[in-house]
Amino acid sequence: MSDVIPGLLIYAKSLLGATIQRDPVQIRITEVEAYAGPLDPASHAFRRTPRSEPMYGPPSRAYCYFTMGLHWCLNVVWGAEGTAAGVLIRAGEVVGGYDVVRQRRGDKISDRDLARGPGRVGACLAIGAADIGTDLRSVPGLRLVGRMGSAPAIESGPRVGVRLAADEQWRFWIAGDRTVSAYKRHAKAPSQSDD
DNA sequence: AGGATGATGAAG
DNA sequence: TTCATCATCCTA
Repeated sequence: MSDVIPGLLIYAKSLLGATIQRDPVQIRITEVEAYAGPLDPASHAFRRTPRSEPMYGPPSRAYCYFTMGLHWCLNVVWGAEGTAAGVLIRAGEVVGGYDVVRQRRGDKISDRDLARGPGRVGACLAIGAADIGTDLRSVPGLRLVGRMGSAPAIESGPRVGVRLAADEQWRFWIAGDRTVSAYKRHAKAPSQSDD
């Protein structure tokens, strides 16, 4: 049962260098985080609720959620139906549709920061409630396109801003990429050597 | 029914 | 470091 975790982590890493796109915007994924559903207290799907229901559905669908009254974030559901695991797209590099992204984000934000952070990824792609449950393999609309070419060098570390399971090294990024977001530990996360 | 709280981002 | 801002979930 707990065999899901190795597979999930491999999948999460495989997403680095892939692109998530909605014509004409294309984002090359540079940073992801894995969430292991009922096995993972940090996952929205730790409990099955109406919000987390899409995570319990089939893989390769979008799980999108609204947070802090402002931001939409995008996950790719992974694993057989009922597994409820997924990968959060945390950051990327805008490689297509630059003008449309600029139109959405204004001119104050730097190129580097355009999709640096999960809320910004959502803003670039205009993610919203309508995208929840979308099949990311279908050609029209929001779409995930696998990486071409060789695998990038990958680094890993703890996930950003989670209070529970704060020490799991389930965040992955492309080594040295400048669009990777900064690490911030949740203020209330128990310290690593806390009893 | 009501309150606490975010898988955040931007400003100061 | 503070705060905007609100859907969701927990508690009662």
